[in-house]
Amino acid sequence: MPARQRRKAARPQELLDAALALFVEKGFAATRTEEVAERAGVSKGTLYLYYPSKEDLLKAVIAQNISREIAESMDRVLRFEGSSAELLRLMLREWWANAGEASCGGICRLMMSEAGNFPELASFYEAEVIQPARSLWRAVLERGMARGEFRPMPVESTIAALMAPMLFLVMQRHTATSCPQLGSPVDPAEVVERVAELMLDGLCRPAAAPSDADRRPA
Amino acid sequence: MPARQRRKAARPQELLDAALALFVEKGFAATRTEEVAERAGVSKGTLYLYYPSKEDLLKAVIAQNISREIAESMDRVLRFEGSSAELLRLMLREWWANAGEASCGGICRLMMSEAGNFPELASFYEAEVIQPARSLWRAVLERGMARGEFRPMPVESTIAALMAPMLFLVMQRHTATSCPQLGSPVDPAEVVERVAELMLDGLCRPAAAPSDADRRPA
Amino acid sequence: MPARQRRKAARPQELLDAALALFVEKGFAATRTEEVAERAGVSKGTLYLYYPSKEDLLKAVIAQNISREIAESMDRVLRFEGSSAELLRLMLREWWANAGEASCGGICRLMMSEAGNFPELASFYEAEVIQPARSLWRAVLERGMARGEFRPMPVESTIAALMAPMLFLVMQRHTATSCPQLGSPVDPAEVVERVAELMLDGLCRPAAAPSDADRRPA
Amino acid sequence: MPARQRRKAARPQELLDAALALFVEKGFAATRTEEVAERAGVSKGTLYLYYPSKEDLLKAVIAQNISREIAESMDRVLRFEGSSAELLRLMLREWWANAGEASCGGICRLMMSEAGNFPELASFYEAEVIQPARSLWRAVLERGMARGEFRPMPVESTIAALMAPMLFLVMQRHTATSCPQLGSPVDPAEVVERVAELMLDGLCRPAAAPSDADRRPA
DNA sequence: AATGAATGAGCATTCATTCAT
DNA sequence: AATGAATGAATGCTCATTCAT
Repeated sequence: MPARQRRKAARPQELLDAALALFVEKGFAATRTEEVAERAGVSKGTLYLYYPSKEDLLKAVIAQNISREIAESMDRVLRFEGSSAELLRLMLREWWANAGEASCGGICRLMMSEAGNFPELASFYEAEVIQPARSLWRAVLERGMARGEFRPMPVESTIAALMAPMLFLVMQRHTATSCPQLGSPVDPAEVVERVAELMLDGLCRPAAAPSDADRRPA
Repeated sequence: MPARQRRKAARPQELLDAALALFVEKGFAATRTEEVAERAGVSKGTLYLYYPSKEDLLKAVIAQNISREIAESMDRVLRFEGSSAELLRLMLREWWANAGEASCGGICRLMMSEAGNFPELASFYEAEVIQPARSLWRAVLERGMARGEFRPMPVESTIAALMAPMLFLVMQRHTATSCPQLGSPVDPAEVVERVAELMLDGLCRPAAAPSDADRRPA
Repeated sequence: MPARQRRKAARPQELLDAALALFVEKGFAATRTEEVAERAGVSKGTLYLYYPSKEDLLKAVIAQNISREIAESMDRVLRFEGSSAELLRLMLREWWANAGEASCGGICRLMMSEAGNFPELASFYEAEVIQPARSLWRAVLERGMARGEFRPMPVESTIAALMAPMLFLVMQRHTATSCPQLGSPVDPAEVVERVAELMLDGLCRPAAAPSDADRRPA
Repeated sequence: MPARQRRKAARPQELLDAALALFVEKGFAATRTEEVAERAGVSKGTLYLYYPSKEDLLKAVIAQNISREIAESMDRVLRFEGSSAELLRLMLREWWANAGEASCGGICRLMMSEAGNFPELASFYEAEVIQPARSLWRAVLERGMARGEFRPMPVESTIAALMAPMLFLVMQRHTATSCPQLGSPVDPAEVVERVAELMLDGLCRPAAAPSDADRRPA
């Protein structure tokens, strides 16, 4: 494969990466297409060869990063074999490690900001990301209840209660990149642990005696 | 007082209200100053009679809707006399009722989106909103520990764990206005209750036996 | 006459003075009507009570300062009784002292800059200022020739040769007010003397011998 | 070289020409950037591809038309070999032919009008135009004195006395383009000759007979 | 007569998008 | 495929002018 071909094949991805970074850093409106092209090492015109408009570029950015990171990283979780408390703790950590560390936080923030202007995108996001994520959490909670590890609970509101802090942390992390003042004063990974700890207390059966064993495993 | 004067006195507020609504609905960049003026029932020029630039308008919007709502609505909480668990539950509800129902969610979203482009604004927000809010939560947690109601805990990360879901819900609520797809499938008020329930389990001392009393007040 | 009346009577002049100062200092386009009003101690609206537009204000400014200063100050000159050389030297000094020291330089600059945009004004200026001034110089030159003091000469081009440096100095002086860099490095009054000296040499008959009398009057 | 490239290479000059013509004709403030672009045969946006702002455009206009014309056209003069009187007469004619016929008059008028609003520009002009021009005249006067052709004289004020009429004529010429009323009633070239004639009488040693020695004692 | 709040046409500037090369 | 010069619609902001009080 000649170099030219290799370059060409890589172009769309390079453009998406550049766009993701800039959209997340400066917001959609404040990012100029020329900047995106420049960062991807091509000219302005080339960008339009691959994506017909700035809005379409945003759609592609979201579409790609959505399916890839979230769904895939969560998949592993389902093959888990330990206690449901452990599983849930793992999920929270995974979420942070994958969604948080990578671009997903920026995507969330983008969606939060731009969804109103791109309803079509919002629907896509809802179907491709929100729904799958909710299903995943639902599976975990139901597994916990089925195995008698979790108390009976209102599932949907619990899902929301679990996702909310994680989504916020993940957004905050990416805001902090371009605006340190708004970052968390404590390490977000610690906050994730704290959320897990607090939530699990409420989720788990009081357990005969001091079930703290699985609540705070060394 | 002549009608002219009455109009003039009301103008700044009318403009702020219009700006708040539009900034929150469409984002800062996507809102045209002319729209703001139109919505306030004045002409483009009049807007500039009161606020020297679009950015200053944003600052004024934030300054007004922030310090007021948060600080004041939280104030009530401090005079509370019941158990710390009840106090915390009250705070969560208050936050939702005040910050959530009103404009604050939109402001949060705005800050999340625009902070990177307006560092000065971000600092202002951090000092005027984030810090006070954190102090308030800190006071509650310390009250709970001092009275032996809450277990010892890492305070700062707990604050973050409590604020995160609330901030997300509040942002989500306002996103949902312009984009129903991204709204919560369950009533956010219920999610607040669920967060309270789950968190309190983790915060409170196991309590002799059935501490369920304050966990699920009829 | 009540105070109110007195104020009212003085208004037009106060406005003209303020306008002259600002037009001359900043140029016509760069001067805002509000500034003029403010400087005159009235409100913006009041200005329009007296002058229907900014352009009309400029016309009034020019019209007033034109007739007043130039014509009148030159008038004195005609009653002069000494030698024509002395008369011409006096005229140059008068011009500088009156036109130069006062506002006339600014008016010249204004006309030079704005004439193209206000042809009507230019005609007025030509008729009211340029023509009379030229007539005055013509009278002096002809007096000098008639009395045998000046050599025969092409009158019109001599007039232009005399007026040109004076007009430039007078404009320069007013430019220097707002822009010291463009001022003359030597005292303009000295330059006027030097112009007089040089020109008179060319104007006067070689005069057998003692023409020095009127060239350097004690 | 492809046509596109040829166009691009020519653009800056085309834009400067258009800007010069319009600024000179209508003044800086009264000229719209769109007009400049239109006159250069491009769109509004293209102008900003080459010059980042209207003010920068003005700077470029001045920078280009100034140093070039003045310095270069005057250069020829220095290689002159005849009498100093002839040299001075030549300079005056050159000035008129070059500075006068070309754009310089308009630039002078522009500077006179706008200098106050662009101090930085004024300094540039002073250093690049005024100073060099003065140096040139100084060189001529000193040559004349050194060769015994000119009488001893106060050099600086003489320079000013020589430049003043020339600058005025040159400005007037360009005013006349857009406003014939203010033009000179006699051909400016004739006025230049007359200025030369008058001034030279004052500059040159009386030569032949009449003992001027006592007329201007050192 | 005087005010100053309100207006809106006008203009500099930006930037997504196009297209000749 | 790739470029980057060119475009022009869009928008923030200004300021001469109006008019209700």
